Amino acid sequence: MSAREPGRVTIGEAARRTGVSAKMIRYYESIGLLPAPVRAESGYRTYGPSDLHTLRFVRRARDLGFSMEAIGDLLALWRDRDRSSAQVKAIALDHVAALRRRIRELEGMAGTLADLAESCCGDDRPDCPILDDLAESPRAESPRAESPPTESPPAGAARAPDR
Amino acid sequence: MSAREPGRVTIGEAARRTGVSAKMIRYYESIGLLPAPVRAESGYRTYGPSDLHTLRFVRRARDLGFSMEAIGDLLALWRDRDRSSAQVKAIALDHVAALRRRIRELEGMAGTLADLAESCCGDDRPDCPILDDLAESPRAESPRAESPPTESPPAGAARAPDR
DNA sequence: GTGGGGGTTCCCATGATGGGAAGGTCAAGG
DNA sequence: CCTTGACCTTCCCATCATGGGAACCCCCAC
Repeated sequence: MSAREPGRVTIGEAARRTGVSAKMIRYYESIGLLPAPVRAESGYRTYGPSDLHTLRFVRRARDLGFSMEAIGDLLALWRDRDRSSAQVKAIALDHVAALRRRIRELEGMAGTLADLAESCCGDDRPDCPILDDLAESPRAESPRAESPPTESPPAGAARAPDR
Repeated sequence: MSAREPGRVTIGEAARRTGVSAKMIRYYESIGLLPAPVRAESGYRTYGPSDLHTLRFVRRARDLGFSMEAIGDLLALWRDRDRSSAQVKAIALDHVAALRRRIRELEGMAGTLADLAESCCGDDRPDCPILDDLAESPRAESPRAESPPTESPPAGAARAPDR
């Protein structure tokens, strides 16, 4: 524990106290999310109480799944005493919507797959509805007539905005 | 439409017919997920019906959220006529479990955030419970106050192997 | 003064995907 | 026959947030 200035700690100590790794603290600084901290004569970064507070803010926002970009916006609003809570709320609600969209996607996958797994007896025999489904070219939610896997007309590939 | 061999198509055509981009087809080949295809004299990759079938298999598996690693396993089982359906089912159920874990995480985030947003009036004034929560250092596990209708502690987002 | 722990910078890797440059190939049309 | 444009090839770079590790410097206690 160096940092002879009162109340200032090194990056490792800041990491320990905020739950943000030293690597990440440097990274956040490098992308401009956090301001460059005061350096000791040695060149060591030193963090004061308000820096630690900011780091905890970032940590909590990450835990809520915000992107770095959104966190940057939130930090700016946090620091801006003239902000309107409407701006903050908008960011939060956008994120809630994004989370719920993602949840619905994942639920679709889990549901389909759970159904398939349920219809698979899971024994020593090779017959497996799961593989059968994966091998069925015409990807569709509802069972559709299938044609032999030997080339059929284009049939337009449905672009799923996945991943 | 080159590929003078009967029924063999170029990578672009394969991409169009399977919904897997040419880039991704090459990438899958490079990581060993797919075998190197027959090359025309020109050096062009050429894909036959069974290759297209495999590509559709991969595409469908991706749509279900399987990792490349899992897809490799599924492909191997698909090709192995001595497989047991239990193996396939195990992979599928593992993935369902992972999806559901992730869904729960996201729901935790969305729930917390939706609550916060609800308690934020979202007007011109700067006071904002959302920012207050983010700035609150002692990250309480379940500040999901309001009234506890029927919900038990949703186990907030601790260190989530997220994103 | 020495050892160990911790700081510094820089590079690399992840997973799955896209973008783009530089150059070879193919088919069609003048 | 030659041009043109679409398409293929390989190779490199970027994403997003994170970790690993090397090479080197610094600080403190013994």
